[in-house]
Amino acid sequence: MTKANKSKQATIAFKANDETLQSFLGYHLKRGFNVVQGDLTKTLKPFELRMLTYTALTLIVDNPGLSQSQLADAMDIERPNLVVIVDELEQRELITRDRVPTDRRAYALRSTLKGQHLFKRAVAAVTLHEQALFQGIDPETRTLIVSAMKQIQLRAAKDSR
Amino acid sequence: MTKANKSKQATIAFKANDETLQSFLGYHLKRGFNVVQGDLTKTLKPFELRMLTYTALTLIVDNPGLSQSQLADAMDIERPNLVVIVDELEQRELITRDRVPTDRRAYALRSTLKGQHLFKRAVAAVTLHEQALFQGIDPETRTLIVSAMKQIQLRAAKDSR
DNA sequence: TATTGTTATACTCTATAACTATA
DNA sequence: TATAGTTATAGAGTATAACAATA
Repeated sequence: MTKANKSKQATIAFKANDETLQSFLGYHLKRGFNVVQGDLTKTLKPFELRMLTYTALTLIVDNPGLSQSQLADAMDIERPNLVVIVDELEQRELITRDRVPTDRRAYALRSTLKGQHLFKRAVAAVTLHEQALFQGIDPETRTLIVSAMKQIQLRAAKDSR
Repeated sequence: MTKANKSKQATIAFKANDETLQSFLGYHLKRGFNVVQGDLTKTLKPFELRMLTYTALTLIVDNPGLSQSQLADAMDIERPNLVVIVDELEQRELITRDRVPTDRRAYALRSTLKGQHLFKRAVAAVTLHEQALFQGIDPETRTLIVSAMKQIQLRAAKDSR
């Protein structure tokens, strides 16, 4: 999103004296994610969705009946932060929130037809944009990246036991 | 950082009905980056550094004399947001801010000895932690990930022309 | 006129504590 | 007691507009 500075000669002065930075994985992941996130934001704007609402909708469409706790877990955010997201999707009538008969504390989240239709169009747009962004990166590398990201998560989960 | 929910049975209910999610690269990158960022935050805490201050320090140590504009550009953040970061590093006497004689609008940023020593210790810790996190992911894959992240950035820069 | 650094400000995302209603 | 969802709140990180000093 950071319109990669507008100054015409911003990329002048670096000596290739940056071994530390080059091997700093967090730095590269951050910059990469920034780009992906920025592209995603633009792509989702016509649908009035953000990354968070889009991700939530995706999970609800594909896993009808899941609870807010499960959704928060899948999205790696705290439950309090999910409330407004679910509120928004519900107000726009993209999803429904029904009490679970067997556990009246929990909500079963389900997408509406309207939600499914919007989702379908949004997915198409996102897929196209991600393809464009990752064009020139072969499918195997993409798979490698995804599985590396998953492995990192497993390791982190293990470490925090 | 999102202590991957504490509920003991959070990972119950998913049908493997999540093709859309599986192919959603932004989602995986976000989760992966979350883990890396969380680990980094913990690793840098003893040095009283955050990812942003650590990255700034890295760039200043390796590129003495660079300006705040150049630094903001390298860090992919807006100049106003860099000010407090540089303020913090200067107040802690990890860097100096000298007026550039040939262009008295700009500051030349340089690390102090104290900054270099702190940096050296921080880098060692970060390197160790990233190695642990990416353990099991072979070096070639790591290189692939980094170059993929760079390619994405080039594409984004091209698209915003 | 344009650029460097700055201030003020607002918005998004995130994290924690404390509450309610159900279990 | 413990869990699901909620409210309130605070803290990061980020983006924009407008300004002073300098080019």
